[in-house]
Amino acid sequence: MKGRPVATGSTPSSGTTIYSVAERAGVSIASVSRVLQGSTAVSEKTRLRVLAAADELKYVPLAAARSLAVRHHEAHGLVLPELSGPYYSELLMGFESRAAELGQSVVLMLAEGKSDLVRAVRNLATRVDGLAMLGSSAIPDATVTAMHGSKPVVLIAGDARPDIDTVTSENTGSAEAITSHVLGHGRRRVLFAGDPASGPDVRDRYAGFVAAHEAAHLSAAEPVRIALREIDGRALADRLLSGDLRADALVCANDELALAVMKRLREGGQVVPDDIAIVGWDDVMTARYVEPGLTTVRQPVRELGASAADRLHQRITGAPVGDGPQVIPTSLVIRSSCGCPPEGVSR
Amino acid sequence: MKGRPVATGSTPSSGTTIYSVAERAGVSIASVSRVLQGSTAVSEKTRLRVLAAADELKYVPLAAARSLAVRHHEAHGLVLPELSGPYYSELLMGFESRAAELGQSVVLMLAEGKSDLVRAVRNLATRVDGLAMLGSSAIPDATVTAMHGSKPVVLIAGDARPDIDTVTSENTGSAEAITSHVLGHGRRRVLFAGDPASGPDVRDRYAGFVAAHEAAHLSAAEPVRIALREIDGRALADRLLSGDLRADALVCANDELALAVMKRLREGGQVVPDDIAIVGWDDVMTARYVEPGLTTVRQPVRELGASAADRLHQRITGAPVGDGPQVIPTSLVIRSSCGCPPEGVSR
DNA sequence: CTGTTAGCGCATTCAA
DNA sequence: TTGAATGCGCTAACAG
Repeated sequence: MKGRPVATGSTPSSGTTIYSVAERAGVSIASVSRVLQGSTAVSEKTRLRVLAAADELKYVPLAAARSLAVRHHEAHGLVLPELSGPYYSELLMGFESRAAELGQSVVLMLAEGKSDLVRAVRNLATRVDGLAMLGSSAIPDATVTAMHGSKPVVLIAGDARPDIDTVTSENTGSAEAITSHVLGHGRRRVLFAGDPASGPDVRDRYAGFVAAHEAAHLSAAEPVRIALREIDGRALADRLLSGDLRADALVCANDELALAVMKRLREGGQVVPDDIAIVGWDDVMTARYVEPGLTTVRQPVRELGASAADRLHQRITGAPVGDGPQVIPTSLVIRSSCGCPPEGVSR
Repeated sequence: MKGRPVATGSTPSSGTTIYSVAERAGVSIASVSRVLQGSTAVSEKTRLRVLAAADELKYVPLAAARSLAVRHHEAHGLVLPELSGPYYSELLMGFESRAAELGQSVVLMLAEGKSDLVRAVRNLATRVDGLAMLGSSAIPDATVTAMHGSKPVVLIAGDARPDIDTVTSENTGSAEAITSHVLGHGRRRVLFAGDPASGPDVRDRYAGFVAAHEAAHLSAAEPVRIALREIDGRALADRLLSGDLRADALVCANDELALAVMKRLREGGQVVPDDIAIVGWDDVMTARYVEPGLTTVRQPVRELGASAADRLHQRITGAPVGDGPQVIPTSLVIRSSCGCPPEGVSR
């Protein structure tokens, strides 16, 4: 026989269980559960009594106990490489916001610094109903595959795989557009900065870069394979300055890189865009503060995050889910680093 | 009598319980639990059998079940206002990183958009062992107080309260230093932009602003009470431009504001720092890209987050904890927006 | 409409 | 050293 826990009237607000409120309301725990779940009909009288008791005791069901009983967690897992720059933050905000609307908690995990990612993710999986992961070299496919099958998984900005849900923002088309724009300014020695192997995003952007050249019957240069951080940008600028690399335009895989290159180049006496045009990707805050304003591609990152949460929830609940990979459109933000005349209102 | 769950050999990797591995290893669930917890001594033989079985089945204990049994969650809760700008992201990275080192998951909640924050936080509390919250107007004291007593709580960048653990970065002293620096350039009509009522951070910075004036036997102006976003900065610049407000120096409560003001002012024909000096707070990326470089205060935000996680864990585990509020030092970053000559190397 | 009861999966005491 | 049994707090049948 199950011993009913002692009703500890001493503990302030914690330690109050369903038994406490049941006792306080003079009903069974089943009734308490009922009114709180709103499942079965309950007499208005007991309903009120329970509500009052629960309120006075500030009762909130223990998540773990509830999870164990209902066999799900009401939580979404999110795995991101890290959080520097506005991209991941925006993504996270969109994700958290939508998850909250859906009544789901979000437990976050950053890949950075984890020696055994697969183990960590597997552990995370034991406390959530599904996982959203960002596709990148920091979160290899193996990790995704390892989880797939045991819990719903949605891949953000990753490779479209027939077996896995994917939400991503448009890359190739925008990359082709921005590259064509640069080409339209008459630039002919244009370089792509970024490593296509670092992740699907960069790879697809380079693909667009190539496509734009093909459309113009030009041959695209090999990518300058570097990481997307400030330090890499400075190094690249130095190569340009020293003549080791030659170009009249630079399509960077993200703004951080573009900004760093631009700054160093100007310090080195080059003038942008006259000597060399530079464009980026992301439309970070700095992009509109620098001189000249950075031409770039804006992604609705927040929406991306929200979509991921949505999709994940659909998979978890078994709701009917849309077809193939979901891709969110991006938009070109033309400022003057590409060679266009400065706008009066740069915003 | 308790019915042993059927061993579902069908389900790929999920659905494997302690019963599965027990059966596979030919031992009782107690033994399985023992070797996995490393609690009691177990014969090397069964130990190996269990480990093998667990490995083959990729068994990971269900968090909820474990939590219920051990009566804690192995998870830290973190409540932040939102995530825009580098500040919160850095904080979050520091927090997550340290929490992970301590073997704790982190469940994140953003205050932004939550209509009933107290309810949301209370709910969050049911799935974590303790909460770290950022002190700000978005997360009022009432919220903190509501949780205090039921679970360990640490306040980040909040008011030092004798009853609550607090970790914060130094504000008043740095504010006094940067203000004195500006005063040292001979500026006499210096304004403080930011609302001291918006949170302890801004309040303390304004206090430092006042202190610097007092030290120089000057009287400090009332704060210009505005929010810290770009749009507010533009509005402030317009007031300066129109002559509605008059100043030869501006101490802004954060960089976003300072940057926005500076940009607008320059568009309006003013020259910084000649006509007006401007300094900020945070040292965001843009601060070193603009012309002139923004003089500001750098905070070790990441460390702040890590400290919060540490402190929280100490409280949860009942470890001996250091004395009063923990404050982390900041540093002045002098560039040229304050009136100092531009450095050759602005980094 | 309401109370009783059987698990959810795991850690842990108690015997053996 | 091991297995059987109990209970963590809660939901969901199942009887009344």
